[in-house]
Amino acid sequence: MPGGQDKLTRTTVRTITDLARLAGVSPGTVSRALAGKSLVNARTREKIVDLARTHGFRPNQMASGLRRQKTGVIGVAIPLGHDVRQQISDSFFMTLLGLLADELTDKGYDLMLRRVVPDSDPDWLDRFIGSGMIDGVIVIGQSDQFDRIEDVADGYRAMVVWGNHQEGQRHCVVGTDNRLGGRLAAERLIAAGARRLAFLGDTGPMEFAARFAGAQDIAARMGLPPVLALPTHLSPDRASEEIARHIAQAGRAIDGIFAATDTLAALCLTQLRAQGLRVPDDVRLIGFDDLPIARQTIPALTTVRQDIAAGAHGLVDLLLRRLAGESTESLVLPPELAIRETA
Amino acid sequence: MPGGQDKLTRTTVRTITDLARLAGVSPGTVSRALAGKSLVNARTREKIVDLARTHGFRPNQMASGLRRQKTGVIGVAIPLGHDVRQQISDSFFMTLLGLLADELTDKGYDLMLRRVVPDSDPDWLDRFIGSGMIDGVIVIGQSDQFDRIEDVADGYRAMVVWGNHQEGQRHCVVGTDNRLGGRLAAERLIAAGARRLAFLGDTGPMEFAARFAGAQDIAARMGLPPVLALPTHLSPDRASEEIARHIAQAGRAIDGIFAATDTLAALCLTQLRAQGLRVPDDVRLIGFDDLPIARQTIPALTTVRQDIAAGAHGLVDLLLRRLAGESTESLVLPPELAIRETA
DNA sequence: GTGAAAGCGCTAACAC
DNA sequence: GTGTTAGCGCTTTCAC
Repeated sequence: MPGGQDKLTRTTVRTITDLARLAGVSPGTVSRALAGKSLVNARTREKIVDLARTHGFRPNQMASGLRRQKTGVIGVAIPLGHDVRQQISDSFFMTLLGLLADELTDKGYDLMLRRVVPDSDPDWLDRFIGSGMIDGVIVIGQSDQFDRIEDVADGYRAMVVWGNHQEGQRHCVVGTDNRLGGRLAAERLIAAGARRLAFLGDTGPMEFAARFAGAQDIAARMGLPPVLALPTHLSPDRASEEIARHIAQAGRAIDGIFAATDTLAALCLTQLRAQGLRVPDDVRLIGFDDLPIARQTIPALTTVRQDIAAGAHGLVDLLLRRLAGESTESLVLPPELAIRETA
Repeated sequence: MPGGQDKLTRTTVRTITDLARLAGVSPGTVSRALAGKSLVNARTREKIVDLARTHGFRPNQMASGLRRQKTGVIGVAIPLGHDVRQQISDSFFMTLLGLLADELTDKGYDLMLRRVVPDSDPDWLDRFIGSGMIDGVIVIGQSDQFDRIEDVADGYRAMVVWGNHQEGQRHCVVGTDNRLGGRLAAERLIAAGARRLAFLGDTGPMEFAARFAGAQDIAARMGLPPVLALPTHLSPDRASEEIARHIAQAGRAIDGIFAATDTLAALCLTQLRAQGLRVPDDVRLIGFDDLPIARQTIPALTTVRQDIAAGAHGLVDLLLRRLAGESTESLVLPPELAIRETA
């Protein structure tokens, strides 16, 4: 191979201008050729594309983004309000995140993940949006940030939130009908023979509050005593202790437990067993989410299924529509009972 | 409030230049003031910072990144080689991802997540690196991409990989000593009375292959028959079927099962039970990872613990050092036996 | 301590 | 079809 050519081949080509020089055309043409957009002579294009490949050149997305005023990146924020630690490792959110990554990749977007602690950074949402790094944002879980999200929603359209839907809210939300889910759960517990119901989990977060409220609806309608709230944290270690205490105290006074999540339900199952209560004979138990673990407990967990895949799809679909200028309604997904062995 | 001032207050300030105009200084000064770096008159700085706050201004990170040739973003790639689906929802990787997000946030970096399917995009790593969007990359899991990662490692230093360490490899890796973990597992099974061992899971991925090899080491050393490989997929549904079949076929010919992950072990436990085999009396069982589920099965799962938090910390620490120009050794973490009830 | 000016790498008018 | 030019919003010399 002649020296000159060899040297050319070895030239590092970092910019579109380098490539243009090699191809003997102008940077503009290279840009057009690589973008595959406007008309470029087929031969020229081929030559440029070839050259780009052999040199492993890819256009700098930062520069392109700056110029075009769009980044090709969607931000995904997970606010950790109620229960700072552990929430991000919560299986449900993690599964949703995985599916979101899939959906966004499919649509040609990258995903920028940001875990935020609103208490120590009240400005989290504006900062994320204002960073200039993202074309839109998906917020996973309203946590205790409902109002802050509402505030932002008026001035920023490229946002969709996973969470609970509230009459008249201004931000676009995708989520399960938690209240209905709560009703289904309570109905199932009652159908399985329970009369004195309890709700296991923190009722602070809106989603959980709605699940709790749904259960109360049914208890009231059936003339049963109000559902007892048994608050816990979300982190497995603390929750286990708290559940043990709850069962020790309230144990025989209740015969049906609606756990806010499957994770909590699984923990609860272990504790019930440890304290000699049989499930479902002494106590009926129902979870929420229908995570893989629900099939793996013994006895297998009856639960209220959320369609996570549909949720992820909906979040991305709505966001892209909003980016395209459409205005969109919120999407409320129906929960579904998955009846197994615990209720 | 006088009209003029009102108008000023309402002016949208999107750029540093807008802000400069308001403050009556030059863009350069605003930049300096906001960056908090070089010397700016305290009064001027205060005024600028105030103005920025009241107008909710934040500098555009794309522009800043372009100019400074660094983005403040670390890419996290999850290659899905062996078993395309489900791997991203694999609890272990997800937990690691959550912890990585924490660590990176702490260090002031953002995290860009990319799920890649090497089979359909052989160029995934170069593309990610060459995108200009990230300052460095963390690869979670070598999958079947060991060689490709090796190829890249020579020319790109800002990369750290979670995975298995191989003598003489060129890329910087953080991971558990899987072979040692395999040895611990086999030793434990044998100590619990097993003599005919099996390894449950795909032995294709390097991590798993090393675990398997570790178990073989011990079987050989103890003069036992070779460890039987019972391949499965990672997705719970397929795995369950496959496990059921394995047990039906090999069931009584083996008395100790080393599962490649806790998830598989939990599934296995269910199937063993379904087929009337008692654990640990008929069959001893040991998992790998020590995920939360290991404590929740009945009986609770004996397993080999990986220190995920240390892993996440190590990955970020090493990557930042490499970014700073240091050259770093790989980090091999010791696994630890968590003895519970299944072996 | 601050302003002016150049330019990061790319794209999109606008010429020709 | 292709080249030229003018920025996208920011940082950073270099003057003063």
